[in-house]
Amino acid sequence: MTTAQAPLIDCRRTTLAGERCDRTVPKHAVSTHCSSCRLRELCLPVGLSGEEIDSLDDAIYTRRRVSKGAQAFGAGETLEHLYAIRLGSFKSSLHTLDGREQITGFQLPGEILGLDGIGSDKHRSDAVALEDSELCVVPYARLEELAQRFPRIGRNFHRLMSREVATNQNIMLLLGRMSAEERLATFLLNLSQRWAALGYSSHDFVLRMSREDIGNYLGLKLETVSRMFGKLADRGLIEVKQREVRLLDAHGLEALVGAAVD
Amino acid sequence: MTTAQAPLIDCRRTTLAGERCDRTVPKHAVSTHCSSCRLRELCLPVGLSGEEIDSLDDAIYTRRRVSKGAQAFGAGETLEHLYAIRLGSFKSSLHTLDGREQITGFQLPGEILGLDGIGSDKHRSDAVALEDSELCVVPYARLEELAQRFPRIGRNFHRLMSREVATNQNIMLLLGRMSAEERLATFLLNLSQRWAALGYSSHDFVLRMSREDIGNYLGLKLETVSRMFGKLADRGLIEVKQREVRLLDAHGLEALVGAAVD
DNA sequence: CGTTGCGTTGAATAAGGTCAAATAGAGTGG
DNA sequence: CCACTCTATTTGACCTTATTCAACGCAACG
Repeated sequence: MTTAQAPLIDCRRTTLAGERCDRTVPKHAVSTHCSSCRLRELCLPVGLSGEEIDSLDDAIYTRRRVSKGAQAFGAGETLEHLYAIRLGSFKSSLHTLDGREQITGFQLPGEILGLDGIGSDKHRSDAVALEDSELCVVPYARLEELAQRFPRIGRNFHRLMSREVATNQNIMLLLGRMSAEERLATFLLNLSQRWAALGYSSHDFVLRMSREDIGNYLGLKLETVSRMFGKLADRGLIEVKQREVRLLDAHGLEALVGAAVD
Repeated sequence: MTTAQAPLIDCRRTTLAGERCDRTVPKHAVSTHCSSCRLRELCLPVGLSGEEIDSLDDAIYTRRRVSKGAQAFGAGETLEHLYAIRLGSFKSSLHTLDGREQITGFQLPGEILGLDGIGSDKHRSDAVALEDSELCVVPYARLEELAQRFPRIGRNFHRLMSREVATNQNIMLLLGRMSAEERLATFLLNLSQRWAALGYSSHDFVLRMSREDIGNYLGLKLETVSRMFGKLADRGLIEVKQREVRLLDAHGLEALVGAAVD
């Protein structure tokens, strides 16, 4: 075939609701200060104001670029900082002694990397950028001090950690109890919700990760992932073109899943 | 056969190393105050002393008995307290809308129940006692205050939460990448280590949970669990009699697993 | 001594994995 | 613009593992 097909998602289009679907969060939208960052209400500073947020801004003075495929940190390194994603996306993964890998999560802007290493003062996972990305460097010792000084910062941090626990429990449920089809559907709905929370379209998005990464995360082989994409498409629930995904029938997907998505 | 076989584990025996294998933690060994509790260094008060531990003792003034099969709390309930296990053991599980269950963990003395609910101010899981048990009730608001006032209490709490994240990631790895046999071996090694940390034998212990619960936790059916017990026993790695387990070759089990156990 | 709950075992089946080959794009250099 | 390469993805045929269904054994208990 020589017909150049139109992309499933037009990245220049802006919908009625002002949704955007660029492959990266537009840089100009993310200020270099928490106080004016558009991710403020999704990130560490949720609900903070005045002195609190100024102190946080004061502590988080470094930004760091990580290019596609590079590590933000690797397992075994001493944990000095946590990282908030300003821009881009990451995968976090665990490695076994015998070389197997398990991706434990994909992180989007506003999410925090490194929480799992606090208990051992060392990072236990690798964090690899799925695209050129940018991080806010949060010196952990400073964060502890702030949590000490400002009750709300401490509270936020506890909620954040607890949600991380909850998210991981949901994945345990997915891995332990769901069929391949349900896993993929759950995964897509979860991504949809998270992009929507960031102000992007909930139906149309671009997968930042390969089929292999998806499979690894969902406890499946890439071939199975590919087949399940096909199956969901055949049922008219989604449309897929390479890494571009359109959810045609989110309710249908939810019905198929029969479980909580987040 | 009419021969009454001797139990695999003699619960009255005390080994050279002073190991004990009673079915329950002996009550007299657990004081009603953190300061003198023998679980102190495994529980919330790790490393605390003086004023810190006194404040904690002051906050944790209630104890609660939960009999076998009863809930410490259920999903959906408002989170007012966390619970430290003084005595006994629990299973925590998540339920889907369509009635499936996933056990997310088994908790032993010194471990904390309820951390996953902090992010939503509600319990997300059910915590059910596997045997008659006893809890220390930790009012969450008080704990927040203490974390505020005493840096080390805050730090301890963060480490605790982070370890919970880490543990769950390890289970994700187990569910996503391991065969049935590896899952069971990993499970047994993990229990072994945890009992050992509590001062009990690392080779001999009594499973507090049914085959079905084990299967649910490991993402397997109870029949598969049973078969895998048989397989490990055939290989001479373990000895099983009902719920009594003896690890005959821990190194063999570790070799089989090829992954971190905790 | 029968009932009941839990655990084991066997045979058939299904879901997903494995292996291999085909296809599609993206990127490169002519 | 085209040929070429490299990688990611899809698809098909076959195989392995764990599940399902069913029967049976065992121990505890009224």
